[in-house]
Amino acid sequence: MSKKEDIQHDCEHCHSRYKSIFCQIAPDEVKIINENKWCQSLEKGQQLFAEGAYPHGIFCVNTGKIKIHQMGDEGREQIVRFAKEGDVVGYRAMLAGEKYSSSATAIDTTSICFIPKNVIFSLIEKDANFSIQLIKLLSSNLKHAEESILHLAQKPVRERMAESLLFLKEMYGLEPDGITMSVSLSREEIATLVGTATETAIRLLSEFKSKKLLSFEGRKIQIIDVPGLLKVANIHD
Amino acid sequence: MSKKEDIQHDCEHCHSRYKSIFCQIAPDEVKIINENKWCQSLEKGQQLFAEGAYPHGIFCVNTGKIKIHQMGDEGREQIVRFAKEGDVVGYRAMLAGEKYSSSATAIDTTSICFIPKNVIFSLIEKDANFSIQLIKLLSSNLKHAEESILHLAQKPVRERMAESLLFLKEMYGLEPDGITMSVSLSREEIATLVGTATETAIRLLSEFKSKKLLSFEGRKIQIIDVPGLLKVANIHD
DNA sequence: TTCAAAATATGACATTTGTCATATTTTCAA
DNA sequence: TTGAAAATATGACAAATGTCATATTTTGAA
Repeated sequence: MSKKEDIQHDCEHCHSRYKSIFCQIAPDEVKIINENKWCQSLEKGQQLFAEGAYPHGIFCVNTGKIKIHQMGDEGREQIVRFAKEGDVVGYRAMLAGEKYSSSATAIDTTSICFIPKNVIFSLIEKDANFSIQLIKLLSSNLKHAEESILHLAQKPVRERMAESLLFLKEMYGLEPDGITMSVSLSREEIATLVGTATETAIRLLSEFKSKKLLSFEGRKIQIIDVPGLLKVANIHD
Repeated sequence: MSKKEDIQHDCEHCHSRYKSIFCQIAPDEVKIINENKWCQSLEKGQQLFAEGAYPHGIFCVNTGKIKIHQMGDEGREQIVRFAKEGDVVGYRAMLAGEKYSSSATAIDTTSICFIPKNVIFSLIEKDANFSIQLIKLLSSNLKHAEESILHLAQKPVRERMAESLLFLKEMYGLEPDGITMSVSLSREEIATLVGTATETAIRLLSEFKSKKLLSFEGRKIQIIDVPGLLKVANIHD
């Protein structure tokens, strides 16, 4: 499964651990994780796990970008979540003892570590604080999901598009130039995030470009007018 | 806050406890909860907590029905979840240490028990199994929320209406006659669950009635043709 | 480099869904 | 009981969004 070039990192000094749900665990627990984990590199477009499969552990994102997506009736993908450095993916299904209800795919070169199920559950047994971290993570995901429900049900596509672009800017940040979004998605992916047809997404991006809210060259999008986008997104205070 | 007629139940023999996240906790923990809890009755339409307020504990539904809803931009409500006997409400915000992101309102005569925050957190500290129950609950909510995202983004209103009616049937069941839905919602509430305009909801209900998928007398809805509704909802296997 | 496939873009149009107006029915407090 | 307010219902229409066709551009493998 893993390739020769996959580097096995050391959890003890892992930079992304400090940003993660593992930030507060005891040194000997870190050691156990380190001895049982497995690191892997993913290229852009490579799938980490697929809807319907059984989880055997969780994945920690070391570097890179991951999308969590589900398949709809007409074979149309829906992006429901993103992950970046310090985030954990594949834990919902594992914790619930269910099959994956979503798939995870790298949207950029990504390095992840796999931690087996039993290690996680014994950590839950031993460290109440870790449980609380997990609970807070799930709570945060649930809050965002319910906000998405509200917006999909009530906001028009134009508002959702502006909001999604601002969200991607917050989530993955900007390149050193200070205006280009670090994340690069196809028009179709943007459409499945916003919850609209690809053509509608393309038209709205063109409209935003002509209104000087943003500019783009292919998939590289520059955010030019944040207040303007906030206004289009109907976000105030 | 509480009224004279509120009966203080006994957790030890509580019938709804066995259906809840508290089903597996130790007898002495049950005793602690029993000594610290507070029971309250809610009439239909009464609010349990409001978006923006600070949580001080969680609510266990003893009997009755609760809707969890959020306010949208145009002052339009969106129902994001329901609760019934054995369910717990108000825990997401409390566990995350945040303000409520949703409100909770009784949609039927409801009896709830309030358990203070410190009791819950000390239970998490002491009982890893309880943490796992909470984690599974949050996971389940998250799964349903992400499914709603998929459906709101991709399914047409007609399909969502049929699906929502079937969902309500599953959630709250039927009256002794075997066809009338136990839950009674206004057309506006049904619309905010489905994510559509009230008029559209009314039209779809009329359409379903004329197609003999259901019948209704005011807010009492009878489910007549489940396979037919499944077909309209585009649900197979 | 070259070419086919995929992605992006745009117009024309159809469909879905929402909005507004208004009628009818129901509910509930006086 | 009665009447006003709220809820339900329905028509007419407008607006938003999706679909299909097709052109153009970009991408990536041979």
